[in-house]
Amino acid sequence: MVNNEHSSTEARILAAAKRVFVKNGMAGARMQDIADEAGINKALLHYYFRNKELLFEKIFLESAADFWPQLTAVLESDAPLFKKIESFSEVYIDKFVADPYLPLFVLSEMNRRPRQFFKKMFGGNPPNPQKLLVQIEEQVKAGVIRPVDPVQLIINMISLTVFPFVGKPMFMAVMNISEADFEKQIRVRRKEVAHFIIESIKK
Amino acid sequence: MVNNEHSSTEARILAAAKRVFVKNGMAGARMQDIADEAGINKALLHYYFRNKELLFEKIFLESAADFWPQLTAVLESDAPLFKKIESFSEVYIDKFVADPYLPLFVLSEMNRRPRQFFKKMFGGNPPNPQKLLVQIEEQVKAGVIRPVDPVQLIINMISLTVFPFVGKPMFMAVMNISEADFEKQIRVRRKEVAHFIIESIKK
DNA sequence: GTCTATAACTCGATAGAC
DNA sequence: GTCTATCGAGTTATAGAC
Repeated sequence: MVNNEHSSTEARILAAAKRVFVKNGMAGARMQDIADEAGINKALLHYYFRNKELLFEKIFLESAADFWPQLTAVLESDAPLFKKIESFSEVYIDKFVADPYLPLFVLSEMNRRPRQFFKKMFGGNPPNPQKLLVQIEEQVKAGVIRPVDPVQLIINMISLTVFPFVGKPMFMAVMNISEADFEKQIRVRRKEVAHFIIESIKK
Repeated sequence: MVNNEHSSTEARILAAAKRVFVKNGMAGARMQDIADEAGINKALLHYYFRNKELLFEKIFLESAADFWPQLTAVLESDAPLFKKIESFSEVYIDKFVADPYLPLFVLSEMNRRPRQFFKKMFGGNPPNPQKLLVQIEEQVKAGVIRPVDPVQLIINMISLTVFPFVGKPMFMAVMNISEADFEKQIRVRRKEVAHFIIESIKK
């Protein structure tokens, strides 16, 4: 029911703005496009959201808001390391399957204005991987996994889950695979990423 | 000598344009910014490069041009698989250490207009991983590495090498590391990425 | 709340002097 | 080759009727 002509005007604007911003970025998006996409006129956009900047922020924060609590839950959980690596990649991949354009959108804004990004997104309180870092060190000491730099391992975990979404056109072109095949590959990755990591670090 | 006030005007424009485009993307960059960055005025920009689009293309193609031959050389070489994985990650990381903002720039443009991107960048002739794909399959059959999907393995190789550059602000904020520490991590990765991959797939 | 019309502004591009 | 000045298209934002 959300996001069709029966939704409230405000909800339709937000849905339309999300599509347009996420496709074109802040600078590339035009208010006219958003209005057309929502089936209304520009004036009404300004009636609901004073200006483009405020609308952008709203979309931006909303798109990611539901993700951070999930990620934090994984990072803070008491699950054993291998299980945690599985949950980690599944949470990421599930989010981006639902919002495939979000990663590039976030990366672009984060790189353009890192300060403002982190302030607006987290208010100085980003997800904290401390517990996971310690857990990795412990498992190295306990001899369960080979000696690895915990920071490098976390960078690897994030890279393997996020990058395929931003590199999609490259993978499709270079490996000559269709959209459907790519989505199949992503579904496989949901489980296989953790397997790939664990195979690398287990003793 | 390149890129200071003693360089030729044309060279200074190109260097300035690169910085501005790469930071803000095509849509976000303004000719005024480029002129300021180059220490000249807008009119002169148009004197050297007829318009923004042509200037953008010039930067775009030039930035990546030296990379593809190197990558192709690795992909087509007769080196054994493990050696090839090492060369692969080293070629990527060396390029992006030299041009740290290039990955996000390329990913943004590639996602916004995939067709035009590949046409302009390669003229329909992108780097071909076929030989590497076959090589991976052979090593699986030969029992040198565990059974892996060759496509997934290549996605992993690229993800692990490229993503840290686009995720840099996130890693710095979340792991609470400085710019200098991040660069140290990247230098470590140059060797460790291949090690991480090989540990995962070797029997 | 929603619309039409238009003001105000940004930015790429050009004219023309030096 | 380089500059100042300005035009004109495209966009954000507002005024005001309904």
